[in-house]
Amino acid sequence: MEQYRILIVDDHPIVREGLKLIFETEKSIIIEDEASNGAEALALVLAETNKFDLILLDISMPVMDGITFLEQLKDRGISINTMVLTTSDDADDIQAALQAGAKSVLLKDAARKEMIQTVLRTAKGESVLQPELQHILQAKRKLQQDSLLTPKELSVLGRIVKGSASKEIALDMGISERTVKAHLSSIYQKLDVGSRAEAVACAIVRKLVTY
Amino acid sequence: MEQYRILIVDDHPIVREGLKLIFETEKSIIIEDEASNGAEALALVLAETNKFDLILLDISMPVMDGITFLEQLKDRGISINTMVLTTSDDADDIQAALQAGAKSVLLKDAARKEMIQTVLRTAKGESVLQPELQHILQAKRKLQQDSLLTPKELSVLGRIVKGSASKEIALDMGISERTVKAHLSSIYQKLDVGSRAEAVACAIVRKLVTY
DNA sequence: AAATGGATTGCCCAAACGTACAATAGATAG
DNA sequence: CTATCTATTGTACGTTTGGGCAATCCATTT
Repeated sequence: MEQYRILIVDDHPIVREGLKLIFETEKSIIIEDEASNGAEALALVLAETNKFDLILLDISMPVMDGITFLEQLKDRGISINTMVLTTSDDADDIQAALQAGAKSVLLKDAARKEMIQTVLRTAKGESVLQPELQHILQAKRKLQQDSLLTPKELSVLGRIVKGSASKEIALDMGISERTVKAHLSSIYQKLDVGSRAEAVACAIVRKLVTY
Repeated sequence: MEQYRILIVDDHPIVREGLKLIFETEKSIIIEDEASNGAEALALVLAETNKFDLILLDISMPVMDGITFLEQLKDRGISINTMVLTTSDDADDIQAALQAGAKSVLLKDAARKEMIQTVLRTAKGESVLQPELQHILQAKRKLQQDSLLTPKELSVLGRIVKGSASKEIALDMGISERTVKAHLSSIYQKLDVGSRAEAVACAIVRKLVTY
């Protein structure tokens, strides 16, 4: 029987212990090593590139988070199957993980059996994504498309959130005040609002702007 | 040696397993039972009120979250030592937990030793709060005091966030438009902003309004 | 080449906004 | 009791906002 060597990366000792316990029964899974953040994990991987068949990692961690770790792997051209374990069903997190190169994403509250299944399939190179998470991603894409703002509109919106007046924004962006207002009207229509105040609330809640 | 019977409440199997493993070495701690959400836990507690010396629970859980569970206990006049385990160091969560009656609060990334210590001390009736968390709470109180808005001002601010005009707010609240503007001026001064748009951004980021 | 559609801009205007000056009434402090 | 402070409101004024109408320019389509 084939065996898969796994690296566990999570800052919570509880989670690491729990994962070990869960995989104890599965003889084809070997917890080869563990790390408490992305930096430690990167050091382990760099020390011996072919040591692991799968990296099981958390997203939020001190020092270096999971997304940054995945990006580092990509930047260095290291190709290892990676599976992200996350608590949140936040579409942004999931999308960021996949974008950064995660093969699979699994919610931490998944059942023992599903977790083992996903680990094995991902270790073999398969990409696994819970139907639940797929729906969340779809919903997000839909939401974003419905309210898709052009780069200029986003730029204007960002300045609105910071409290700039139309005239200031015009000067800032090198366009006329009337054009700023035109962009604003378009933004209002797309976000289904009728004033700067509402637009700001909408922008922050929908995370259309970085704050 | 005295022994403490503990109820573990967490929706993640991993965490439950991890906790079991951690407390395995400590013979004075007995994992008497476990539940995957507040509702299950409540049923267990109601079935036999004096079964547990300590309830170790997570905040975010499906069906019934930790805060609601604590409030239920309080409403029913049930007094059991409770210890909240949380991932987030969000001041709101911590405050809500303590407000709802949690004896102790501990971050999930605490070391094994600290976790055992905290469990034992809380089971004895002591209240434990990490210095780290105390600082977070202090910082929050300070922030809130610095920008303390009166009830009427908060009411106005809430309507501003929803996009209401001054005239509408005046009608809504049964005061004159001029008074609304006076409140607004005061809000601007306290939040150090100069327009509705900025005020909305500030209010949402500082969580001065429920959205 | 002609047409269609989007982006940009100007002019204009009513409404809303933010604020200064000031008056009134109620509460609190001395 | 008097004085001070706070909350409320009125009048007024300049600025900003949101949007209607229309001209211009540029790119894509036909």
